[in-house]
Amino acid sequence: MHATEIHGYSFDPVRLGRAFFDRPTDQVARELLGKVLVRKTGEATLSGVIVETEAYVGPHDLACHASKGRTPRTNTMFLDAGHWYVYLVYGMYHCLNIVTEGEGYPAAVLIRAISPLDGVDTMRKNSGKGGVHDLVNGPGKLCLAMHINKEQNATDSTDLRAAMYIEDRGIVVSSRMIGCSPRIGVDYAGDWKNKPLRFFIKNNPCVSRKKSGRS
DNA sequence: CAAGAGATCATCT
DNA sequence: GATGATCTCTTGA
Repeated sequence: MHATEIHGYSFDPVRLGRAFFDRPTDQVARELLGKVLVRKTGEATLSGVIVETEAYVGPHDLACHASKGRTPRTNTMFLDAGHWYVYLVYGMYHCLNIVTEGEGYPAAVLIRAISPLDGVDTMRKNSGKGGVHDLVNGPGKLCLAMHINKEQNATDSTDLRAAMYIEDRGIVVSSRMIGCSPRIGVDYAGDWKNKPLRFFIKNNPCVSRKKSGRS
C-alpha cells in the first residue's frame, strides 16, 4: 500500500499486531484514533482514519454485552485480542468492534466513525446515498458503507490473510486533540452509562452527531 | 432545533 | 415475549 506523506516525510504503513490490542481497553480505544481501518472486498479496497471509538471494558461493565455472561453471541469477545466482533443491533444495523485484552477476558472497542480515505465511490454505492461526511459517521452507517457483516465476526485481524485490519500510517493524534464523553445509547447501564469511555477527535466533521459533544 | 416514533429481528429469558 | 452499543423521518415550538 502507499506510504503516507506528511510534510515531505514518508511513513510506511505498519499493520497493528496482537500486542497492540492486548492492553487495557480504554487505552486501546484512545490510541486507535488516527489509525487506519482497511477493508478489502472482492471489488475494492476501502479505508478511513478512525475518528471515534468507545471502550467496553469487561464483564463488570454493565454496558458491555459480556456482562450478561458467555453466550453464543458474546463468545467472540472472549477470544484473543485482535479478533473482530460484529453483531446486529436493532434488527437492522451491524456494529464493528475489535477484541481487546487477553484470551478469556471479554472486552472490545466499538469503532463508531472514520474519515474516508480510499474507495469513497464504492462506499457511496453500498450506502445508496450520502455525502462524504455522512457515509461512515456512525457505527451502523460505517458497516453499511464498508460492507461489513457477520461473515467477519470472530475472524482475526492480525492474520496476514485477513480481509480487514488496522494499520498505522504515521498519523499523529496528540492528547489535546482527543475529546471524551459518556458512551452513546447505553442508558440502561446504570452507573456505567456516565463513564467517560467514548473517545473522538475534536472538531472532526466525521464524528457522529449525537449528544454530548463534538468539541 | 429538539423530541418522538417507527423500522425490524437476532438474541436471551 | 422483551429488548436493544442505530438511523431516518416526522412533528412542533
